[in-house]
Order: sequence, then structure tokens, then C-alpha cells
Amino acid sequence: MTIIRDMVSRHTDAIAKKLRDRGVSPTAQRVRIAELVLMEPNHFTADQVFEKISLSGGGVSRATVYNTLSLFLGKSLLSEVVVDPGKRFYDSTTEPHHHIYDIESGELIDIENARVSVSGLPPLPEGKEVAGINAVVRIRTRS
Amino acid sequence: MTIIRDMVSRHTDAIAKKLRDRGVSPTAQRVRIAELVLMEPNHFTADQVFEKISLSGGGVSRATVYNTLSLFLGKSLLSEVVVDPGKRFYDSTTEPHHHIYDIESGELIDIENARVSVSGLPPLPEGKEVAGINAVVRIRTRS
DNA sequence: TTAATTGCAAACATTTTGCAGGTTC
DNA sequence: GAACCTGCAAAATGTTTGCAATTAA
Repeated sequence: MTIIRDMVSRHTDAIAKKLRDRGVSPTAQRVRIAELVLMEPNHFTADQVFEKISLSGGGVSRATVYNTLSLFLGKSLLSEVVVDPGKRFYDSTTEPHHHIYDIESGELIDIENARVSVSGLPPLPEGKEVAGINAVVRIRTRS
Repeated sequence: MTIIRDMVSRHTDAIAKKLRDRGVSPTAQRVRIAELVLMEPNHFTADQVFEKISLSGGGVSRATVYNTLSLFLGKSLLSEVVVDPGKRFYDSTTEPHHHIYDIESGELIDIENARVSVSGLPPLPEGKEVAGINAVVRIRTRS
């Protein structure tokens, strides 16, 4: 028992540290959310996170899930994937990369940035800089 | 006057033909919307189209604008641009191409497909095919 | 002990839908 | 006159916000 408790505690400490390193105070709710979204590569919406938490005991309100994911995004703990108007996807991978999006199932697959080359961009408007480049490959069942 | 009426009529006929060619019966409302969105390269949301029509006399309901743009999209008279979760942009250019998106102003700029090369895609899941490839270059004011 | 955080419910923005009335062929 | 189309208002969807209560530093 002591061993397991130590493991859990180390795990929680690692998450708390990750949050603190980005200037986010590690409240119980935030640690709970971070466990689900920061520990392994994943794509998800706020509602999916809320559902998952609710099914496993709850303890975090919907508003807090929305606000916390938005906070994590602002602190670069998460990135955003825009593939569907009307749904906000988050991505636990924050390095720039691209996506394959299954328009039938909604599944997202990462594509390493290095694999894809985007060349030949036209000149940008005066005084503007590139904030990011994202390619989305939409796929469907072969007809 | 006769000359002007003929021009107007020819213009309307051209639009009506464009719709009929895609199996869309050219009702008054659809022609009205098509005039605004199909005749020159443009990016817009349904609400922007509704606003524009309302300011110039009205005569088309919001629901009809939404439904009609969605219909045009289904008939490949328009394409869709996904750059902002929560807003659905349409594009009067239906040939595949990419976009520059100004995240501050919301402005969209087309990039010819030929200019950009996207190479090195990973293998797709079994039984899947590519439905489309879209790159978005997000820009902002240089800091 | 004071500033930050949470939860609830209400508000919000955008889009879709049910259905009665109108239009088209 | 059968099928199609429109408009209204209501519903649905996804997200944000105001504010009182709670918690953390």
C-alpha cells in the first residue's frame, strides 16, 4: 500500500510541477484534468473531457473544464486543432504538426511536421508574420 | 431602359442557368443569394450574407440563407473553409486551394493550390481515401 | 486574509429543425 | 395537386460569463 501511495503521489507531483512550471497553480480540478489530457498524446473536446471525468466520479464542473482547457491552451500546455466548425479540438502535442482528419468518424491522426513540406507561400501582407501553418488531410471511406 | 432591363435579365438568366446546371431550381431567394456569393471570388459566413441582403431590401429569411448556402455547398457551387471553430466560412472558389488567415482581422486570402506542395504524407488507414488537403497559414501583426 | 478559483445557471453565438403557409411545374 | 421551398419561432449545440461560495497561498 505504501508503495502504491508513493507512486500515486509521485505521479501527482509530476503533474503539479508541470503546471507550476507554466505559472498555473495546481488545484485539485486542474490536476484531475491534466491527468487526462497532458500525460499522453491525445485529441479531445472539452465536452469529452467533462464526460470522462463525470463517468469516473465527477468532481469538476463543465465550466471549469472549459475554462481550464482554455487556460492550458493559453499557457501552451495544449494546442488547438481546427478541423470542424462548431467543435473545438485540443491536442496534447504542442510541437507544430499536421493532421489527418477522418470526416466520418471524427478521428484525428498526427502527422509529424518534418514529413510534410509546405513551400511556395505568397508574400504576406505588409507588417504581418506567420503565426502557424497547419495542413489538414481530410479522409473518408474509399468509395 | 430596355437595354438595362435586358442586361439585368441576362445576368439573372446566367445565374439561373448556373443553378439549374447543378440541379438546383432557381427560386427568387436562391438567385438573390447566388448573385452575392457566386459571381466573384469571396469568403463569407451565412450571417454576413443575411446581413448584406437585409441591408439591401431584405426578402430572404435567415433560415433560408443558412439552408441555401448549405445546399450550394452540397452541390459544389461553394466550398467550405475551416479556420475558426464556431464560425462556418464559405468560399466562392471551388477549385482546391489553400488559405492565409489573419487571426486578428478574420480576413482570408486564397493561395493557389499549385504554389504549395504538400509532400510526404504517411500511409492512410486501410480502406480510406483522401477527400481533400487544406493548408492554413495563420498570420498576425509582426510583434 | 485576500486574491484566485470553482460551480451553477443563465446568457450567448451560431446553426438546425418542425411545421404551417406558399410556390412551382 | 404533389412535390418542393420558405419563413418563423423554437430547439439544439457548443461555449462563455456573472456572481456567490469556496479554497489556496
